[in-house]
Amino acid sequence: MRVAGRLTAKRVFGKLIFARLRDESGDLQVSFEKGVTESPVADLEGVKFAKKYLDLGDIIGVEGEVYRTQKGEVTVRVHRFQFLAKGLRNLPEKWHGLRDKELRYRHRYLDLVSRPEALETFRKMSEILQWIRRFFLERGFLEMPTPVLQPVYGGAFAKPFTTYSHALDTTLYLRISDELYLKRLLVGGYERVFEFSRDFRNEGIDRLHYPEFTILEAYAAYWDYHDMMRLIEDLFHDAVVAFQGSETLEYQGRTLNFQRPFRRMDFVEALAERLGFDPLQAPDSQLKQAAEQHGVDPRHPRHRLLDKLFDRLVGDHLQDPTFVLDHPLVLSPLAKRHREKPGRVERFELFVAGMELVNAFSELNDPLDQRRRFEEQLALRKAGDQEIPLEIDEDFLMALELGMPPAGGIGIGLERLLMLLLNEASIRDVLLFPQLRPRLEE
RNA sequence: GGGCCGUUAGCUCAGUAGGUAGAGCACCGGAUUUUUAAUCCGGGGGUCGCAGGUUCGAUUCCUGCACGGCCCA
Repeated sequence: MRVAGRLTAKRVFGKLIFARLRDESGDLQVSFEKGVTESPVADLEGVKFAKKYLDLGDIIGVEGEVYRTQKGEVTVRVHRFQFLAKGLRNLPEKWHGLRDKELRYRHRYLDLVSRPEALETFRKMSEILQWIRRFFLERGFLEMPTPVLQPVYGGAFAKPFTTYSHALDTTLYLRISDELYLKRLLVGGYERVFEFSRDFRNEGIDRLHYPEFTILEAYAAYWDYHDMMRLIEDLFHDAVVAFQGSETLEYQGRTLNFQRPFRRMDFVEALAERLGFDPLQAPDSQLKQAAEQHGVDPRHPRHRLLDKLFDRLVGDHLQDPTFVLDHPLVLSPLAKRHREKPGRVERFELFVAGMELVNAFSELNDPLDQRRRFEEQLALRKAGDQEIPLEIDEDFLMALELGMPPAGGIGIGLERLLMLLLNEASIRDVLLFPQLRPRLEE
């Protein structure tokens, strides 16, 4: 048989060598024997050549016969071999692998080469991505790529990365969201669309945040947020079953239960319960006082305080998957007004393990209301909220004016979902090549 | 932005109550025909993150900086 791989172990016994060859499928032992293994060169016997010139890290191809050693291990007795690539650098330590997180992040290839667990984690990541893609395709969603470079950024609260097109002689932004483009597709006539949207937000990095990340957005015409909740329940439940083999998931030492239905909780009621007063009726002074009391910066504008207080008092503590429902209108300029609760929208967020995993609405499709809400947002921006986009996307409003069917929409924090399914504590552990500060010597 | 911790050989880590450093793996040389982190003998390899300060002398003590990790904002 013929096989190729990287040499990851080499044990020399005089006229016999055992070596381990690793390829993507795993490890295979090969042996070089005097009188059997041909030398690639004329002036040095085969085993002597292998002893002298084969190093750990080299990639070689071998040809030989399969047998079992005295200890019973399946092994290829090498008749002929050749170098396919010479490794000029030492492999990390064979027993501990690469422990230094900085080196793992900066040189992921070293991490992958030296730790089979890392190779397995990212292989599984790829399978999860395909599984999710299939989940949407099977339900009639079309995958639609939309622009990463946008003339007006919108669809979320965030500071953008700004760039410039020489060809178009105009400023462009790396998208912070693809929401307003997928909605244009609903206007155009597609009823179910989705995109793995690589988004860019020029903000801090921590366990849960990274400037370049992925939101899986999906929109379905004639659905509302209740329909979307059922879809999300199915997605999370089925993903956990598919990749864990049960309805529970071990995450960072906790057992999370994904049995349906997930718990549901009203945003305002839950927050009121923890605060001891109604946050929507309360004067600013009372909210600021509560913020101070709970370690939230009270200088945030009122609408941000609501959001931050909720995360601090409620969201951070939600372990098993929980839908938080019906947010205050001011926090959600793209969501439809609630059909019963005044001052609220039809929206949900899914929290798991204290993380916000999903954000979803019954989408606002009233162009007049949308314009009014954008203008209110603009006023908040001018009052100092830097995370609100500076400009109104007039082209998007024009699309709405043409008529967008009522729709349900979701955004899933993809890396966070991967963190859950791969049991990783930090977003950087599910990113292949996370960016770090440049080192001076490099 | 703040707090704590870390940075010593290619990797994993010791260490020096201040006198310029060690181990294992890896690498080089030797022995070895059944190993599984093989073993045995020998060898080479370090601006001890960077810059100042204290000191006769700093990798070690102090300060600042850089990079990273964890936690907080």
